[in-house]
Amino acid sequence: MSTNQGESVNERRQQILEAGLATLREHGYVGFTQPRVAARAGLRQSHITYYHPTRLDLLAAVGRAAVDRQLAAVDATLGALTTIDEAADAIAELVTRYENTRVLMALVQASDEEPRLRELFGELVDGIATQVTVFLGRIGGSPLAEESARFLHALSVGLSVVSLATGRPDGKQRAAGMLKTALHLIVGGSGPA
Amino acid sequence: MSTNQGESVNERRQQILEAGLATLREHGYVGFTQPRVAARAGLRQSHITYYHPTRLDLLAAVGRAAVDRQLAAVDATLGALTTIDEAADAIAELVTRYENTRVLMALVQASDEEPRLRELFGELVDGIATQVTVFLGRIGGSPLAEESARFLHALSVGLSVVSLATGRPDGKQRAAGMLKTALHLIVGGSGPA
DNA sequence: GTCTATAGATAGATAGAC
DNA sequence: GTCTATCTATCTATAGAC
Repeated sequence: MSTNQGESVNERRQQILEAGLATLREHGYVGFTQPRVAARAGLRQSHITYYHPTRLDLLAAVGRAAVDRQLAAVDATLGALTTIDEAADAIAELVTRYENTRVLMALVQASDEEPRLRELFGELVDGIATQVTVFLGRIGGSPLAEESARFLHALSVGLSVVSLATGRPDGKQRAAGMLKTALHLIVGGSGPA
Repeated sequence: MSTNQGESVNERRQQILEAGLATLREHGYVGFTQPRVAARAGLRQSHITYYHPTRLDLLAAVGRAAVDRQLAAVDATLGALTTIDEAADAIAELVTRYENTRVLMALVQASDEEPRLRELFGELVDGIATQVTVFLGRIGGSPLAEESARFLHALSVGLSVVSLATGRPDGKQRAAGMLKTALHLIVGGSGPA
């Protein structure tokens, strides 16, 4: 703080977060190692442990960033939508983005191992529930909106995971189809066709 | 085959599979290591590599066993059900069994890394879809049954994953509630309440 | 306060003994 | 054919230099 070093340190911290996030996106939880993150950030491994003394600390920091971004992304996506079919397609797009799913799965696994990250995951889930609730209300939902939001979220998570694992090329279409059905059931009366 | 050694070898192979499965259930993909599996099977680590030359081979074998059991479990569960509410509760029970979810997640991650396991996962998903389709037909489904089955499956997967990660005590109730809604929407007309 | 070199632990695979 | 001892690679963490 006495010199301009402070700023460059923050930059460095940011750099590490970015590198960590990118590593998680590409290699998932298993490939999330200090050496890999360090290499991507252009630093040495032991450099990472300086800023984040333990692997878990690093993961918590990266997880924090991941959750914030994910919530922002959902917000941006939902905010621009007006019709059900638009929404289904947009969510299907999000859901079949493998990098996203890898980060999600990493958070799930980390939560299963460590309470600290569990809380973080809870924040993510609740945040999404809130956003989706607002969204459903806006496009004409029922009073049950919050449970519907969690329903829609669980469905989306399931579609992500199955899509990642099967890797089938028609995953996005299928997802969009199911989301369309679900949204129609939630918002309107019966589904299409 | 010339002596009774053959049988004990098969026993040993079986032993390894059991140990592998148990390890996956308790520690998930990350904790699935040769030393751990070996210890649980009462063997040495290098013993594992004899029967399964590479870590991936072991995982494929254990994955195969896991898929078979999972399909059998789903079959047994669905076979005994007659009403929608019963079904929702039973599926909620399956879905909130963390050991199950850990195995599922392991298969997903392995699939993301290796095509061999991807096919296996496809088998699992298709097998479940078939079983659920039959089930839905039995309790009075519509002609759309197969898509409905995949819908229900995706929802269940999502509920599993979210439940594992949040670890909230009301996970099972919530899951049962959503599954009830979904089943009513699929089978009958509108949901309850 | 920042960074480096190194130590300690654990995983996976192989070559070779029985 | 079965099993063991060992080697290499890789990861995390620490003690200490600048």
